[in-house]
Amino acid sequence: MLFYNIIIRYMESEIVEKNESNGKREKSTIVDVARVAGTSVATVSRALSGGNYPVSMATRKKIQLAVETVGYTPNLLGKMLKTKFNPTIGIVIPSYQNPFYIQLIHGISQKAALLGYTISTFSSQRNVLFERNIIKQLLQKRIMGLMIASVDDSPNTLTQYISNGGKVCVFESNFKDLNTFIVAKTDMIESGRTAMKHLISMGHENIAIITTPLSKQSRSSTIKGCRLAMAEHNHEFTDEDIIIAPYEYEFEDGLYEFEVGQDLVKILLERKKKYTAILAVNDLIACGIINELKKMNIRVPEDISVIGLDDIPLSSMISPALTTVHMPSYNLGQKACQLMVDAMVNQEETYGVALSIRPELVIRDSVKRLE
Amino acid sequence: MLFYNIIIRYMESEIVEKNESNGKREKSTIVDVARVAGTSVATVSRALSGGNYPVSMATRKKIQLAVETVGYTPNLLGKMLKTKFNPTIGIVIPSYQNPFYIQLIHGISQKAALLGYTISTFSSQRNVLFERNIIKQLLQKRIMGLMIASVDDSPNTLTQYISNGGKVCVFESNFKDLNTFIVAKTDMIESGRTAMKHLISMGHENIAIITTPLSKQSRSSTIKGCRLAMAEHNHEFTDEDIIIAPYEYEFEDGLYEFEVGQDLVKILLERKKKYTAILAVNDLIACGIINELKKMNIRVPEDISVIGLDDIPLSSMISPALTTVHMPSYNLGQKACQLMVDAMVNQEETYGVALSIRPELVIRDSVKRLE
DNA sequence: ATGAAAGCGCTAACAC
DNA sequence: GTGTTAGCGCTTTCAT
Repeated sequence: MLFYNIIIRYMESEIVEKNESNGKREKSTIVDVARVAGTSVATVSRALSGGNYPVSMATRKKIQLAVETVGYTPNLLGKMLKTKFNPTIGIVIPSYQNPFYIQLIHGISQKAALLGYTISTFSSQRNVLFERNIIKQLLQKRIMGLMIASVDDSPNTLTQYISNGGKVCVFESNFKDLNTFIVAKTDMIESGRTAMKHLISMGHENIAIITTPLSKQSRSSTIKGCRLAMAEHNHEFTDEDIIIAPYEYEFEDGLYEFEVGQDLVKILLERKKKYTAILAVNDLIACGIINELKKMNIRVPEDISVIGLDDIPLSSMISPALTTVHMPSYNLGQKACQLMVDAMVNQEETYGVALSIRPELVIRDSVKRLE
Repeated sequence: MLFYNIIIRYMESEIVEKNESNGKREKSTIVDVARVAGTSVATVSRALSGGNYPVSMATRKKIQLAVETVGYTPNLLGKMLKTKFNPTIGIVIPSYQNPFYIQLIHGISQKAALLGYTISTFSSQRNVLFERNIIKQLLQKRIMGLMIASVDDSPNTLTQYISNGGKVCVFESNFKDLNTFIVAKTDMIESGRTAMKHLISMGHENIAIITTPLSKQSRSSTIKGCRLAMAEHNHEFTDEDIIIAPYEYEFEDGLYEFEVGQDLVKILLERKKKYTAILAVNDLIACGIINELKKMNIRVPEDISVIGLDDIPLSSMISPALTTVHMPSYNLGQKACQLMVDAMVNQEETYGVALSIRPELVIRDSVKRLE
């Protein structure tokens, strides 16, 4: 009898005409469901998405059936407009080429899925204007959670985002971090120090650093860490020992840093001072260095040792496999995402939450112990 | 006098209370702008987002000023709900680890930006359930354009998406492509053939193929192309010459295929038949092969030649630099995006639009000419 | 446990 | 050129 009723209702409903009439099929709405189920829209809403508002089992069943017969897909746009809540997190990274960010996204996405949030990722392609535009778009879509590795020199866009009610988590930035951000960074000072200490512990004293420009905060932190390690061991270390690339640029193919390594190691070898080890501020540079040394028939690590920073997949693929410092980006992403969601639900202001992840040394084959 | 008027209006408006009152700042809406500008909401809408509907210059100015004083940010949710149009394209790829997809995204995003569309990318992590869930989410957000490299064995989710009014462009799939999709693929048969022909033209006859399982359509197409080339030159080629990995798996770090190369080349060398060249179905496998050969002190290309397929950045970083076949994924992304947007604006059904991009041989140092 | 109705912010007839 | 108004699909008081 109940079943009969439903059949009747189904036949009565306009669903057929609705889906086949004027070419442009209309998607069915909560109203259609209500009509077919023979309830009010309010009840449908409560049954379908209301938290634990009481709806009788009988009506729940009817509604479920109605949903299927009319082929209902909820329209999140309506819901968001009404509730003023958008459970999605925008992620902005400078480039998809960098494995560090990829791992980061991976960590975030795992956690977000667990918490019922959706992520939406964008690449600024290291373009400040693009970055600002992406953030504007997020704001317009009322995506109020933003996790970003910023290439902007000014925090203005972000503070504006926050003053519009958004929450932001910063992974990387060139500006001074404000205490309205969640700051989640790997400890670059510590990672530079770790790498340097390893070289020292392997008996090296004459160490050169090869780096891209120090304009980025993370770069200078790394160098600071290196200096620290040298000082701790009373080894001499001057600006002379740092070779800095003259320019910064992002190739589409992500080869820029590799080439920096290739170019700068040549310059290094022409110096009068003889080094036994090279520290590269990231793995891609280190790989470029090793590649170039090979071409020159200089053996790694027999003739010279090389250590990197990052631990990208490539590092274990080359030979000799690169000794480096692992950045736990996956972990960082997970933890940061949790903080983000917390901030989004308890709408209170976030004051200088900081998350710092310690790097780990991974020993492979590119550093030799000196006698 | 005009200026004075505006000041007055500004002071009269509730904007101040609105932004400072009950903690939760209310975002200003088109209504606020209209009030401050002293016009109707319709006019504001027309001035701000209406195409070329006539609005006098004077009111335009007033509105612009009002926008700034109230700090108005349009709410796209409202707009989309009303217009039933969401100018964003969802992109779903199996993994962020694969440079091919990254380039593809890059191409899409460039074109999309040009056309005023936003892209939103997701990784299915080669998980069918994730993939389906992402598509469901897109539907709920009324994102009616989807560009996907699918890992699903069934096209059901996609056809359902289409029957809900969505447009889909398929880059890769294991199912038979329906003529309701835009199909944009690189010509895998041609690429396999190109690689093989190069080896043949360099004097090789005894060629082995190393590959991951052939379950994926693209893989078997590649092999088909290889066979074709051998047949064209009347060279013998049997299933014996193909070494297939026993399993398929995606590591988080994207190292799976590299390891396949390492493992399978060992098996290859134990065979009685002696090969002068190896064709790897992708570059990552080829890099693994070269890496392993080096460990065994077998020289590439002097002792054995290796050719890959894809042209990923890594290929030019290793030594010897890998000879391979370039997949114009950036290009493919651009063209496909254009087709996608076309499909989204002219809402007519898309019937079997197909886009096939021809690969190009890239000669580097891993193939030797045989005397 | 259910329903009626008032909007969320926006656009698009339809009037003038 | 401008204004009025009726929704888009949904949630959520406030009744009952």
